[in-house]
Amino acid sequence: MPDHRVILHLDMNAFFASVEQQANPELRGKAIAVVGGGGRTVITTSSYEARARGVKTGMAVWEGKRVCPELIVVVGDNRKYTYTSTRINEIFREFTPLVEAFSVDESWLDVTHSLSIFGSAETIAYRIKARILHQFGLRCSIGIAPNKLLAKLASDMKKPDGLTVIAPENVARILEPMPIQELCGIGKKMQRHLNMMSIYTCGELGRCEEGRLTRKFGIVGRRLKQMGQGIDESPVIPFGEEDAVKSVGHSRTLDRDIDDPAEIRRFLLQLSEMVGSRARRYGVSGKTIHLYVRYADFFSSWGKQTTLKSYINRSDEIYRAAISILNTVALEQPVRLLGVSISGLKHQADQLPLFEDERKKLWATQAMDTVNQRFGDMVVTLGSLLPDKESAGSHVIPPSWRPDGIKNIDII
DNA sequence: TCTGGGGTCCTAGGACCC
DNA sequence: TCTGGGGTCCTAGGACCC
Repeated sequence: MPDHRVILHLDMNAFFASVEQQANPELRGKAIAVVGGGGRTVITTSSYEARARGVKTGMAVWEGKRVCPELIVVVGDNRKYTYTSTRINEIFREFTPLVEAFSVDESWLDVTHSLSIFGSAETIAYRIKARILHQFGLRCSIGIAPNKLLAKLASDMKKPDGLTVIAPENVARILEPMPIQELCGIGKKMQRHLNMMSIYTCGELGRCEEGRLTRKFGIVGRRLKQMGQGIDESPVIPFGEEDAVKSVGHSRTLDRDIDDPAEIRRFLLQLSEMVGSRARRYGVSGKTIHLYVRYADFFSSWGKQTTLKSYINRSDEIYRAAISILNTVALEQPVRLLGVSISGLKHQADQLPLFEDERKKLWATQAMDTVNQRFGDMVVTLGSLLPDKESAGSHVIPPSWRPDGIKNIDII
């Protein structure tokens, strides 16, 4: 038994693009980009062939084609990715029950107690790589380290198809010259702030006097110093033991900017239905409704929220709350993006309402949900909804996605 | 012809209550 | 005359992650 934890972080390489290349042999070896389905979509993932030509995540499609004219654009199909991800996570659990999915294509494994069975962490890593390649034709990068922070750092150090070990005795040497922005949790703004304090490397961050960091960043300062030192005690949290979901939301960039109030309301109704049906599927109700609007100029936006007296999850109730927020605002520009979300969630079994018309609404909702769960979302919708012309695969998979689909919520 | 979508956590200030 | 403090809930906004 080692005197430290042994954590693997596993990162599927160009996951969506690789899955598409496996599904369609004609795409293999070619520059491809996976995109969402909307009219103003960006590149979600691209194959390594495309990356070599300068294609980057987040680029508009036209931009990707400009830098790489032979780029093949594929509309993503989330069912493929979630199916594959679920199967891959099942492989992980053959090696340890302590598997935490960070996103659809990244997981941590705590194999501390598996070493006596399988040998070394490297052995486990190679066996996992071989299984994933054999079963799915996919490659991954794996980092091995004494904690999650360092394992993730390690898996990033060699791509694609990498295997990187950060042994406890090498932590200080590896971190000393490592740029701070390589650490998961230090983004652009934090990097800029730290750089202004003349802190560029993890070595410098780890040596920084804690008071200097806490005076500037508050409680986060303490954590920053630890990160610079490669300290991370956070446990690998296995399936079913995550915190319950805290909010459910949908937003959509419209194909064109709109300022027609009726059109805006129709879109809000559609978003409310998406939010409501998912909340009901999770068996949660919420009392705070958020509305988010981004204007045509892209940079100006606002969000407003309202907290109700009771918990709701019916689509028409969510819609009504969103509209009441909208009515408090005079729109300044045409609208580019609309978002609706619900928070302040609690798990709630359906109770039969007291009044006849409320009972009818509940039954209608349940009948609609049943059909939609069987045949896919938005087959049956409220009367005034626009037809949803976007494919089932057009949505990007949220980071909170779990292989069982739902985070620690009982399905009724 | 620019720039997606789904989340989490943290902070700050005001209202309100005891 | 002078004027509390802690806790909780709420809104708004920012940073970060994939």
